[in-house]
Amino acid sequence: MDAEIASELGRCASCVIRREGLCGALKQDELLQFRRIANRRKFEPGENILQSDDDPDFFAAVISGVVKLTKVLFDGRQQVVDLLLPVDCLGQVFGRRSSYYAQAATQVELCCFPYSGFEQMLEEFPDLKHRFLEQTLDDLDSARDWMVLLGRKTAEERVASLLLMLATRTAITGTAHNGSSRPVALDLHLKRHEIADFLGLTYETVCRQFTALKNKGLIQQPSRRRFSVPDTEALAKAAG
Amino acid sequence: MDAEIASELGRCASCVIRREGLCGALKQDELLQFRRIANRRKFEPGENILQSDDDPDFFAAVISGVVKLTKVLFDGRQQVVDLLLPVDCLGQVFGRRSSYYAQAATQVELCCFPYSGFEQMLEEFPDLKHRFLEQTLDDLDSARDWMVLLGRKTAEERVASLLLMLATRTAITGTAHNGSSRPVALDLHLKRHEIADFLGLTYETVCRQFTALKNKGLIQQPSRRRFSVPDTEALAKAAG
DNA sequence: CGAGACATTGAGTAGGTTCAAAGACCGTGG
DNA sequence: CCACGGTCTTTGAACCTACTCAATGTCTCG
Repeated sequence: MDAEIASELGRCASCVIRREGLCGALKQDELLQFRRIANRRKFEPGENILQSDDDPDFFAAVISGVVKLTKVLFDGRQQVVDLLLPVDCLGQVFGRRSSYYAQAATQVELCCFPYSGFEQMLEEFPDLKHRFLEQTLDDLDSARDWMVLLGRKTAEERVASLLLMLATRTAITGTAHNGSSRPVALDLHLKRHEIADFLGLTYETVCRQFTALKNKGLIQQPSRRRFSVPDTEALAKAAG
Repeated sequence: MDAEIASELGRCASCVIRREGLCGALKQDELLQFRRIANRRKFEPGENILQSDDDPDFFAAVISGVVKLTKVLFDGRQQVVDLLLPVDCLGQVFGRRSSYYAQAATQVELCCFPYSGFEQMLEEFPDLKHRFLEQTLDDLDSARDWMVLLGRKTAEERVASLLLMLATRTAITGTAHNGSSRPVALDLHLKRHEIADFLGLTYETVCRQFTALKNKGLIQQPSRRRFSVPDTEALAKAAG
């Protein structure tokens, strides 16, 4: 019986969302129900996941890859309002209807839930709802941190902040986070232009700040999209 | 019996929070319980409500007045990350601990709940939790709208956006919101300096943009802190 | 290898900041 | 009631950071 459940759980058993995300809030039999309304979808870099005016027909969690959440002004000016990494969620709930665009920045795998089904599960499983609330509160906190960046930081501080944020969120290398700073390497999948839209700058300025940080020895850049941070603390200081 | 309850409900019966805020999610007997842990507090303009590093010992809802929620950089640069008007909430839940400062911008009356008691009520009354989730989602949406403003809008658009936001949120005059634009008057309680910290500008720039908008006829300014918007649509266009 | 997309660097410009001075408002006290 | 002081606001002039426009360089993929 247990084996049967385990096999039916299948890919859920080894999924990040189960380990660290929303699904972590579910008991095995709840997960089984939840799984029934879920289906995975893959997206190629640059592909649109949600358009502003779509009837947003699904809610989703990121399994792998990076999703840009952007807002657009009437004349085309863009602002990336969030970068979604694995475990993060995307989609509007409870009839909210602000206009976001979601776009795959890398190859992306999502676990998608039809809209109504997801809301129903939220009602049925209080722990799921609680987890969702916690994630939303975290999102709010980081949105506000970003407001400080956009409103008050210099170009160099912004770029440093982004690198720092990515370094702490996607620590690829053996980062034991022993308090002190240890070199961290990271792949930056975003184009300069996308970075600029996230930081409220132009891509030329982003470039210049990268070279500035390189010259100061705060980062190294083995290849165009690969960075390493020799001293996290120093970078944090440069980030404000 | 009903009369007894009603009298015990006292000021809750006529409170905004009950009508339009969190408490609207409660049944009468639940409200009675909730009320027991609540107490009202008043603050004078400029008074600190929460400091970053306080043990934040209460959660609160705004009954009247305006509260600034700000974040501060190491060297004193400030960013207002939210303006709390009546019905809005303030305070960290579930052990979150980002550093905000909350300051009364006007005379403020809050309904305060001790921290742990509030969390307990959230668990006990699912509708309350649901309402709280909805408010948090709304906060997230508006934080992201503000990110667009801070990252991509010009000084004039920012000022116009603020006025528009306040005009729609605190429609004082007989605004029947009949779709078309009707003149709206509003009291702007914030100092130029505070506005600047909300818009990511300096107060001098805010001043200049006010006069620019005045010259374009988009706003009138009978007194220093009183504004009126003759044509909301036009202002919206100027706000992007 | 060549074409296209992306990144880097340079030079000139502009929107917003900084520094500075003058003007308006408000409460207090003579 | 008016004068006074402090705070807040407005306006001006110089400056600077980041933007714009433009050219060159580099990666990638057919």
